Amino acid sequence: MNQSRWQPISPEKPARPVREPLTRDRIVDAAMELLVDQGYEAVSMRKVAQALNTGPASLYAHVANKKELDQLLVDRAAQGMEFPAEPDPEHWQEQLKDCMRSMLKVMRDYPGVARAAIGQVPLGERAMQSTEKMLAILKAGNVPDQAAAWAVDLIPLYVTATAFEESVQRAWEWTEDDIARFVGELRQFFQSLPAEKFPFTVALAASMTSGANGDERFEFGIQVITAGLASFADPA
Amino acid sequence: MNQSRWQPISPEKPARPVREPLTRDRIVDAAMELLVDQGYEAVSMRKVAQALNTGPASLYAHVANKKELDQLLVDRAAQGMEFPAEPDPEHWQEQLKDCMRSMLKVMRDYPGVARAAIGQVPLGERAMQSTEKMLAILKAGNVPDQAAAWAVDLIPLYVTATAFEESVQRAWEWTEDDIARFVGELRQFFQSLPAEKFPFTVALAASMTSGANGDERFEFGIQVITAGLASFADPA
DNA sequence: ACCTGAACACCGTTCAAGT
DNA sequence: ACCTGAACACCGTTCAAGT
Repeated sequence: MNQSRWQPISPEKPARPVREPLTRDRIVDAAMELLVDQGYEAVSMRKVAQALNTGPASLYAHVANKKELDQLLVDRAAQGMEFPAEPDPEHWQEQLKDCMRSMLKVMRDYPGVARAAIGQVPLGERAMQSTEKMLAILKAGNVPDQAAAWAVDLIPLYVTATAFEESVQRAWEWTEDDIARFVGELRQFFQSLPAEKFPFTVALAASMTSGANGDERFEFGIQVITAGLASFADPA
Repeated sequence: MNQSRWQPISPEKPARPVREPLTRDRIVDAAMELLVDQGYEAVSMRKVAQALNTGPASLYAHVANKKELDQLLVDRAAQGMEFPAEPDPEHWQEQLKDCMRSMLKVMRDYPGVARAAIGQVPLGERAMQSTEKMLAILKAGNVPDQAAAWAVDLIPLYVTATAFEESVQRAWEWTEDDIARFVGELRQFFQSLPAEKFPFTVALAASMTSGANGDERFEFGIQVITAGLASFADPA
């Protein structure tokens, strides 16, 4: 002890800030909670700061800006992604579809994360693992290099756009009934168009408004993409 | 004349507001000019009002809200869309691709309009004509009703997402050199990954970063979609 | 009916000042 | 080094008041 004299344990500053210090992780935690509870619009620097009992300026010591926070949210969500087992040349198309389903599931688990992810190259560790896995599956299916490389760009684009579209509806806070009513009105609108100018739209009105919950449409989309990629595959 | 006495031509109010009255069209004109000149971020109710020499509140007599203004911008842009000639069963795949190219061209002509269009069902007159045309082409190609109906949902989703991604880069105001440098760094990043964990990513680094200008990637995407849809076609 | 100024409740980001 | 209050330059929307 370099100080022999007894002294009180600094009673002058008893109310030392007990708050645990800010960290990137705590900021992302708080942002993620806001995202899940209140949607993407609620994730502002100010609201995140408020949730952490501080001011918005304090965040900038740990996060460069809002855009970086968005990327961190996407990375965090990507942690939840699951991959199929070893690439199997016999079932590569189904495996690829499983990857896409897994991507959509993650985005649905964190509603609104698609809004942060769209137009963003996914470069986090987990996202890169997903890319690697899909490349492996595509090569197991004899898809040529260039097609496989572009496919792993096309696939997240499609899945993210799908999730984004869903999140827009969610942001409107529509109930099942609201959606059903909207779909009904949309069908009526299509059917009410002049049949001379819009014969196919009128005839296919029912088909165009079916699968509104999104699952069937998504399954159709991933089937189209998978079949399209299969057309690029070299003969085995 | 119901007033016989001569009188000055109301000299009390000589500075009668010469400004032509606000209309929806003038508002959309001004918004479109902002969009083209300065990108989507510049299209705010306040900036549009300022361009029209008035206050933001004045717009609300003609436009319900920002979301409606966004829709009007999309409708306006859609006017520029061109369609192929009569659906030809022999060339339906190429015709469908032409539709997609035309959609992307329109969105590129109005950079940023994709940001207003994403997650929006296109219901304007011109957009409906585009849908009708694509349905006609798909049916000429013997694509079943349900597949054709979902296809005309999938196609705008893909094209809009592509244009959106491009507009994000544009918003960053990158030059050709910036893009080239970014692509180079990205390739180096892929190549520098541990080959044990990311063998395919390392091997395909060059392919993954090629086609950065977007045209080749887009051509690949519309080929995948078209071929995928063709796999649904009934035998003729 | 149309337009307006002013206000309300928000944004992201910066910066000098504190500890 | 980290945190803070206050400010700056923005948003969309509403509303009472004007013409």
